Amino acid sequence: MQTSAYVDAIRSTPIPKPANRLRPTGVKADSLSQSMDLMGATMAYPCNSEIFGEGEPAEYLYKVMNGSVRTYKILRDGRRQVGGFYLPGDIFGLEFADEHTLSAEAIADTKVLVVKRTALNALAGRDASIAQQLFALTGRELGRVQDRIMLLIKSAQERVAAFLLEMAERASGSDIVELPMSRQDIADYLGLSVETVSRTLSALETAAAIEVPTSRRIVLRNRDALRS
Amino acid sequence: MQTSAYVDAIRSTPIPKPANRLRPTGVKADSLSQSMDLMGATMAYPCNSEIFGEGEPAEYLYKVMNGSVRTYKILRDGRRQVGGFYLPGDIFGLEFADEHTLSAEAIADTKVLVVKRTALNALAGRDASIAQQLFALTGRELGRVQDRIMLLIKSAQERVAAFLLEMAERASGSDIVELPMSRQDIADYLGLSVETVSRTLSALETAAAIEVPTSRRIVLRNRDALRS
DNA sequence: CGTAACATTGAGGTCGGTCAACCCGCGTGG
DNA sequence: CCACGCGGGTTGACCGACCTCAATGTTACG
Repeated sequence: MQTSAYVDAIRSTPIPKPANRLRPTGVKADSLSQSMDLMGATMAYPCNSEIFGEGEPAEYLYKVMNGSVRTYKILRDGRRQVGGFYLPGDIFGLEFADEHTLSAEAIADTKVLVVKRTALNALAGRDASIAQQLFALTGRELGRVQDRIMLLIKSAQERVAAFLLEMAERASGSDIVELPMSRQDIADYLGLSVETVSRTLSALETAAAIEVPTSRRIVLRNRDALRS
Repeated sequence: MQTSAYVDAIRSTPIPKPANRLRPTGVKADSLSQSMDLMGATMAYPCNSEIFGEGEPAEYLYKVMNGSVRTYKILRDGRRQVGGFYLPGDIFGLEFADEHTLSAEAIADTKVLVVKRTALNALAGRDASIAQQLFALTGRELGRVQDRIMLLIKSAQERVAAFLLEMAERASGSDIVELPMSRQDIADYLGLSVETVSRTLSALETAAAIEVPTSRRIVLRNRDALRS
């Protein structure tokens, strides 16, 4: 029953690899996302406003309608680690504790769909495919986080290149990437300094792997070069 | 119902393995582990033998009876990233895809309990608390991985210190830590070189934070110093 | 014992962080 | 209209943490 949905979800979780969370998952095309559309209330957040804070009770699940969101955590030493970026269509706020372990802020003016976890829970009790998708979501999150670990042991060039490829995949799949976040955000995501991110982009540009017409727009010129 | 077990399980997930004494879960204490004991076949692996390989179908769930296990992945550039260490009582091999994304090897001569995922699935369909615990397991795994990300952006000293504290927690809680793994394993786990790990341990020793009577045995002398 | 694997220690190089200057686009107000 | 300030981005100079390479110690095991 719902319980076996657990293992089913694990089994049928499509593709452990990064970045296809925008695509239909194979199972009843994204009934979770659709259900959220029906159940949710949409809220607007201006740029740089907080959506939820670390330590607050995690009562809701969120889906980005437009704009972008970053999650982050401030470390004891004052440094900031950003946990991830969420683009339109992405779901965030899924927690394994009753409190949020990260804070979330709008990167730009953003509209977000908000669904009560209790409501979603109730729905999942009736519809196994919802439970499945919650699991799939978790599985993908786990995969993304594991990929990040692989990234963090690599060089600055590799991190930045991988980041660009990831964003290109997620945003459009095309070669033109519109970055919603600042250099500082990227740096805190990749565990680098702003200066290093900037320098690395410049280096990739002179190596003819990318073009940077404006600071927030990147054109991928040579994906193979980026992959290595 | 079972689905709300999802959230319940997540909520009541205690962080590390010393679960039972830390908190009453309200759930049948560790029924998952117990059920595995009943269902599983035990297998012996000599030191350095492979338990499963990256890319192999993930048919089983494993529980360490004695000895220790490391999971790891070989990167394209030849470097090795170890995903985690598993001590007696720990469960590993839980995957969100059909294939293992990591390889697993015995670090020492090791006995492992092996349970077919299909069997576990069937059981979970009948017993909600099993499903709950599978969820909890996933949640803990996610938490551990996220903690690792925070670690990887810190300095070598911080990584090594945090590693020692983690191992002390998991192994016994006492101040004497028996490390089952080599320096190379630790280095690949923390994203450092062997030499840096070694040097850092020496530095911590001269700083009177630890003692290193033999290379595989560490005595924590000053936990507060390690935490900073 | 003797060998090999593991561990430590030393010397030197490199990548990326820090600090600082500068540029650019934008909004505000004189 | 320009002056100014401000935030974000880029670039340069310098420095330190960590890696690499190499030598030396130490432990495990035949």
